[in-house]
Amino acid sequence: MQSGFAFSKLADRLASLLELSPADMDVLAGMPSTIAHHASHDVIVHADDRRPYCSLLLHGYLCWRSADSSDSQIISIHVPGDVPDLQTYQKLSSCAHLGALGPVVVALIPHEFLHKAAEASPNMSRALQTLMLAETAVLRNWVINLGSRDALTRVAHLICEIAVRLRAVGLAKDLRFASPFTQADLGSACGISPVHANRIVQELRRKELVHWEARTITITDWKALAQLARFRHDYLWLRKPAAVLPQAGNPRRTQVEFVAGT
Amino acid sequence: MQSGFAFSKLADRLASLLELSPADMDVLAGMPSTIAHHASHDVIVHADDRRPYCSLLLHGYLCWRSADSSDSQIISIHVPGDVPDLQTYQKLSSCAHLGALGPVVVALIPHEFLHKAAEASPNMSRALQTLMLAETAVLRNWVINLGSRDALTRVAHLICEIAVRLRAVGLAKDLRFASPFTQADLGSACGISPVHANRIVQELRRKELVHWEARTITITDWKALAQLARFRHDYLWLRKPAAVLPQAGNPRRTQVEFVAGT
DNA sequence: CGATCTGTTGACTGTTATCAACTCCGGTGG
DNA sequence: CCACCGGAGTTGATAACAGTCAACAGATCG
Repeated sequence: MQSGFAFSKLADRLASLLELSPADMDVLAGMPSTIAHHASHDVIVHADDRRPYCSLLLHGYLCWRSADSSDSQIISIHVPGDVPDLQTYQKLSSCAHLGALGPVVVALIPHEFLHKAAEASPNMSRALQTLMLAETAVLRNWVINLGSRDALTRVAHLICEIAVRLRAVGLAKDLRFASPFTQADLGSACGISPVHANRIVQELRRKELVHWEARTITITDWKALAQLARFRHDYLWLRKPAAVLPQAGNPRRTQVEFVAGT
Repeated sequence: MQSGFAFSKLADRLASLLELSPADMDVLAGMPSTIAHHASHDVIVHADDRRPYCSLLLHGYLCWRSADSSDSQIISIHVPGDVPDLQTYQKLSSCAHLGALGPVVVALIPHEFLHKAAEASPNMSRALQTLMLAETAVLRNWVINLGSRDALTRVAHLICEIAVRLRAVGLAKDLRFASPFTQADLGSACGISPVHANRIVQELRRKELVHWEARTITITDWKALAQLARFRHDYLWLRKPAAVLPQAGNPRRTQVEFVAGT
């Protein structure tokens, strides 16, 4: 894991949202970072931690979980290129903790660097703010997902979302990606019980939309899965949605077809 | 409605999150704004609108609703002092529309003013960012609410949240506040059907926790309601939670009691 | 090689959605 | 003044959905 790797992961993610100037790239190239490895289910950031750096995810998945004793609802899932605790560079975090879903590699970026970069360049400030807003946009969609869809649609939608977010940073190009999280984790993210999550996964397999074996998910019928999930990639604010999903077909037509068939 | 009214509503809201310097107040006092009135269920901002100003809510309630044809899930509810479309000053909005819940009064603030204020003062920039992060924090809590609680708890939690957010800007001091939204709206916000929403409201009445009559909600037993909802005010990031809810009792003790009783 | 975690299955229970009908209320027009 | 209308709230019956419990199989890991 070279030191330039962290820089390029963040640059790729920012570039998926907006255009970066060569000057911005130069600033990012000077980013100091410390690489840290964590095992599955490790807690990276506790609810009341006040650390002087943010965590740029380089490999694996991270998630925020509510810290309530009774449940452990997953609030958000993050893919490489995300900075799940970016908000801590302005404000301390909420009453949740950041945990690993499977083994992860993160790069720790000092808050000081982010502050300086934002102050030095309005464009850099805007880029960081856009990154935060993009995560908020995902969060809004989770509210829609949990509030208005049934279990099958929720799970299908989550799988679509992860696939597209991975593709936005150059991963999962063949709609196949590692899924180190358990079916219980899937249930926590979708607000359903572990047993029901299992049955939903089986249903997706039976419909031949998704293969989920050996800690790997393969989307075998993207068009049908996206249609079932009512998935629209525009909420992710990606600059090149067409390039991200070449085989998705015409989204408008798909949408209309689905509504008509309901 | 005087022109200084808009300024003071925003100042109150920002002051509920962080300390404002006299210099910041001076900047805010120079805020240009246009007052606009809207009737219930009016759409203030459409999904694809690109307006050169943000909407500061002065009176009433606004909500973001998903624009999907089938459902109209409410994604977030806003109270006076909020700027629901603050993100548009950096980035365009998601595929949802901003609508009125009951009659509302908003102040339109030009993006240009916000940009200039943020560039002129790092403290002002930080204040606006904190305002956005506070709304994100509310959103995270909605995910928890929808994902891990049953209908009764969800509704109770929403009522608690609205009450505390109103109190943070000096409203609902006696835990009584206008509720121009219908029970169907309540259902959309909590992810339940209108019929079920009605039954939940009746249950809250029967338990003598809440009065909901004549478009007005009165919380008659705050302690019991907050306990039922597992409500913790800390996620709202308010500076003075103790002053906001004097009669809430010791939250830690309440929490433990509830968990033990489950 | 046993211990533990994950996935899987069946039976049963509980919550919530749906449908339909009805009341109540405020407004509107004859 | 009254008849009418539409929206909101209310109620009961029924069905769909998801949770819980319990048991077991398979994988993984020390």
